[in-house]
Amino acid sequence: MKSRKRATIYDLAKELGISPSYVSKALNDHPSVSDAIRHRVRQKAKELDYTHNSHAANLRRGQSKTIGVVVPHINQSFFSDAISGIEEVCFAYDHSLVICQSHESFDKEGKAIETLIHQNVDCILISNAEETTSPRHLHEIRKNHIPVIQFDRCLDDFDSFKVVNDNRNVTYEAVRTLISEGYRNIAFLGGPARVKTFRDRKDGFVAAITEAGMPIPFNFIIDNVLSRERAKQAVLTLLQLPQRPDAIFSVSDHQSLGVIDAAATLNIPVPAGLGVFGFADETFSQLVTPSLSTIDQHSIELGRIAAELYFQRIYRQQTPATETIVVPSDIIIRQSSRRK
Amino acid sequence: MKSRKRATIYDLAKELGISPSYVSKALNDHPSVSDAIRHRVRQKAKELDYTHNSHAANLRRGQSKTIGVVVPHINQSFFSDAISGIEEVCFAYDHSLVICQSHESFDKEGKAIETLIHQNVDCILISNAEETTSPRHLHEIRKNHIPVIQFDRCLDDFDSFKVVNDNRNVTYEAVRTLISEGYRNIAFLGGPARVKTFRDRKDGFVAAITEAGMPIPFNFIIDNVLSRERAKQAVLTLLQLPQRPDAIFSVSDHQSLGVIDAAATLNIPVPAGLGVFGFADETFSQLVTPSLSTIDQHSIELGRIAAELYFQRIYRQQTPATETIVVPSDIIIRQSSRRK
DNA sequence: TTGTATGCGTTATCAC
DNA sequence: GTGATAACGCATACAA
Repeated sequence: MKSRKRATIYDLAKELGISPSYVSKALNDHPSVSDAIRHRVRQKAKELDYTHNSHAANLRRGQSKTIGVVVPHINQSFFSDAISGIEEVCFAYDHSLVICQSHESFDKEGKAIETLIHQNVDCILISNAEETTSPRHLHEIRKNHIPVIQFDRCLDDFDSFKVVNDNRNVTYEAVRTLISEGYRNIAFLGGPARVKTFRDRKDGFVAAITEAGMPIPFNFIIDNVLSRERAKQAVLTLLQLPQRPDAIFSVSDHQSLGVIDAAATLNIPVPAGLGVFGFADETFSQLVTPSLSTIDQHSIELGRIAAELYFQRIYRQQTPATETIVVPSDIIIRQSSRRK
Repeated sequence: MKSRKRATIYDLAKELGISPSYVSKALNDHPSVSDAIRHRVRQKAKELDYTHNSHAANLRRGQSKTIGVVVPHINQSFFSDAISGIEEVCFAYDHSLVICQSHESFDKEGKAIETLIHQNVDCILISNAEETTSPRHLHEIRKNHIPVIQFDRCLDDFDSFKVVNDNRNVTYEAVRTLISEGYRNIAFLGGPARVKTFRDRKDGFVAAITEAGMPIPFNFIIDNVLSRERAKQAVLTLLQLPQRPDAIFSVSDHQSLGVIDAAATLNIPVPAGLGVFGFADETFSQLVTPSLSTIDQHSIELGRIAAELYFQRIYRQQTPATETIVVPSDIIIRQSSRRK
């Protein structure tokens, strides 16, 4: 690891016999620089292996051309897809992405945010941790004059741009398809009730049931069973009730797997004996037997939209607006909910 | 978005009536600072919402406490898992992660690397794009005195730390299990031959076949069919040969899905009529019917190891060593390859 | 079109 | 234990 230092604009200037500031302008395509000079400077830059030092420029400029992202887990398909979309847009605008995981912990989320603030990121895109109920960290961001964009998992009591699916409506529609298939005792498996995303899905469920003139099955509504295993346990109980549900809507495909597990354990055929509907359209959902009815959240697109929001609305227009963008989602009906 | 500027150590110094340099030392827990002062400084920092400016510090120090990662796609389970592992370790060492996708393109990979160099990242972890055959970009990194760690998809002709699975051996063992199940005409679906990872898997396949005293089925070895669809097409052809294969090893689970598709199309039962073996243990692999025999790459652990390599070997010891770390991988035998 | 001067916020060195 | 000073590399306002 040879330690000759990196060339700076000073080095270029000296070699070219012009001033450093002029070199800087040339490198930045400043209009007042002649083509000839610009060419010579670029030439020399190549020759000396000059590389721009972002830190110095950022310090000087007061902005970093860097966007921060905080998500619960990088390696969950919804989030990795969303990040992929965000990255795409940032790349197009020549910005970098710094990514942190909260691991669903409020404290880690706070540490991540702190890091991003120190880094002078120009904007923070965040999908809150399951544990997070307080907007304290988000206020911290704002106190540092950094714009915040929430996506998917948003906090009610913090105003900012929010990019979400139409969770309530799409759930409503999905449950209606269950009803139209003739299912009459539909149960609901939810997430932590403090996360609005999951509350909205529950609301959509309740609305569909109510509107169909059916009684709301309060004992069939189970919150906070996000994992496959917890869902399975909950459903095992439900299915052994004297009047058991004949269909189950759950807020994630992973839960739906648990539902299928439970049904298999009790020898209940899906979809004939039990309709199953999930959420997220994971890769595996079309592959399992029976294939899983679910909801496509368009997560890559959602990520793109969130990032574009920064570049189009905040960066360009300095709009500190508060607005909620709803990304459409599609119902995908497969075998698990079709018995007609 | 109120625009009062962020507090600096100067502001703290002024308010406290001490010098900025002393404040800096206090904040950095310099040994020669009295506890009393340190306490007062921290207090004041809270009071004024002081936040450390990493850019300034990085400029001054010449290092960024930031690690760069370049992968083909963030949203593929192997990579997102690996990144998750990397992030975990970086977080523990109080470093940030800047992540870029190459989208399998050599040019984008180059641009990503350029960005990371400009950011003064302290190390770059990279898994090369499918297109990449030249180590040109990697040399670019090294020219800037930034250490390189390759993982999974490594370039033969660039010496650096490399973290990989024992691709050859694990494939060898996997193919042996196919043989011991009585399969005798085994085909191989590979990736682009220029990527060593895939070449190694092919080598392992050939070794197992050879060692079993079977002739190498050259017409059964198909390179560069990484996607599900391309694998399906290739297998459709293979399966209609007069002497068709009775088992297929493929270098990814996605390909194995294509194999199952093809078998279904031709009404060939798996595993009775056709053994199938994949690679990567994707989430769906245990869920499909029949469940997929595959190889668990321990990708999160692989990411952790790669990152630790930086902190333990490069950061601490300034070792510019060249070494290949092999991360063990496990064979998982499920239904698709078991007919006894 | 070109150059000069200055400061971004921090930290390392050296002196007290 | 404490402080003055310079320097990191760049970009900008201003002067020429």
